[in-house]
Amino acid sequence: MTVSEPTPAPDRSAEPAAAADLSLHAAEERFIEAMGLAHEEDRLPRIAGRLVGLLILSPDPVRFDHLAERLRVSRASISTNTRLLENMGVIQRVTRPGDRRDYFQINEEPGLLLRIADRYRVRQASAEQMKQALPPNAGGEVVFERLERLIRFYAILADSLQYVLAAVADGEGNSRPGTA
Amino acid sequence: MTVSEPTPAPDRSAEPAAAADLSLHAAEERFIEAMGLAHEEDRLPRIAGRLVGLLILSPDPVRFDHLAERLRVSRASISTNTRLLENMGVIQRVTRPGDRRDYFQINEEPGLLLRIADRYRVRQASAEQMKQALPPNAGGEVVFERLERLIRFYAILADSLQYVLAAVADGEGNSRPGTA
DNA sequence: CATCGTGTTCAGTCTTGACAAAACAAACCG
DNA sequence: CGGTTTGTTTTGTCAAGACTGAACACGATG
Repeated sequence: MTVSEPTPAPDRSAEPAAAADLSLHAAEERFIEAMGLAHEEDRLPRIAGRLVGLLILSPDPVRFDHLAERLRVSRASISTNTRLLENMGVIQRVTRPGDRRDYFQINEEPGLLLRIADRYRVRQASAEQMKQALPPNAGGEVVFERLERLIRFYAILADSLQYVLAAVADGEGNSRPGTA
Repeated sequence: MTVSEPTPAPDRSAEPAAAADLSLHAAEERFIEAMGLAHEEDRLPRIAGRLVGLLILSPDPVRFDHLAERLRVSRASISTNTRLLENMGVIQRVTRPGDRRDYFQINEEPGLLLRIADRYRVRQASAEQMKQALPPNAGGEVVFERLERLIRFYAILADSLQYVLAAVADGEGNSRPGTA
């Protein structure tokens, strides 16, 4: 979904200053790469992760071609991966009146989380289905109990994720869910 | 780590019965395949996932070569993947006195979870590092707050996972972490 | 010692997916 | 209209990794 932005605010995401900018830039590179790696672990293309990292660090929406330059990556890859992230709800495409270029900004996180929670619910369902099909006596109690534990595991995990979502949204510093 | 089993208990994991075994077998296949897919999403080889599925459904330890037959997969793959899962602490290798064959059983879950929690802690650290490097004024408050939210997010997520671990271990049916 | 049973390692094949370059499409501008 | 600018799609290349068959290691056994 594309967001329209009335204020044409000048793009100040270029270079903030030039003081001890050396270590800052280094830190940014590290962070961006780390996000690339992290997202790769989650089965997303590395470039998608780097995009997320870069956009987290950008206070204002970033122009399409800036993304390609900054990450030193082809425009084709930017196109593909921005669309991917956009569909996942991780970033937003921003347009401005009288400007036919596309800008992007992070979509303050969620979306992704709900998707993960869904994955766990699917697994939960699969285990439940198996439990149903189990003959009452055969196979032994062990398997039955195992499946019940597995189901509970997935259920709690999915619930926890939704809890996390809420907690982060609230901005609560409290990070011990059990002791509310 | 290999577990020794004093009781040479006959391997009754072969065929439990033969009644409405048709749909049971179908259900088992479905479940095993689902576990294969699920583990593939978590960046483990599909066969590893199928192994986990099969072992969850097996009340008794299963012989190495039975695994290969049942999953219709090469012994090489069984060897590789059992070792993988063994190292991860997901399954256990079982041996029996006077029997030089290897048997396997699931290791009632955990281990894997802690590993996931660790991943999130690494990401948390990475975001924290970035926050430190941020110049006090430049870039804008936005980025600073974003990073703080991200850090909190990963922290809570990791904590939640540990909570889940505890909850499943307890066997509590309660799946609403926030309302303890 | 030759052989068998059992599991591991190696080498090769095949699939998958990320990425880029180039062709393409569409809106705009002169 | 032709030529730009901006983003997308297509096509091809490359690398990673899953899986297999075959060779291997090694203990047990006649």
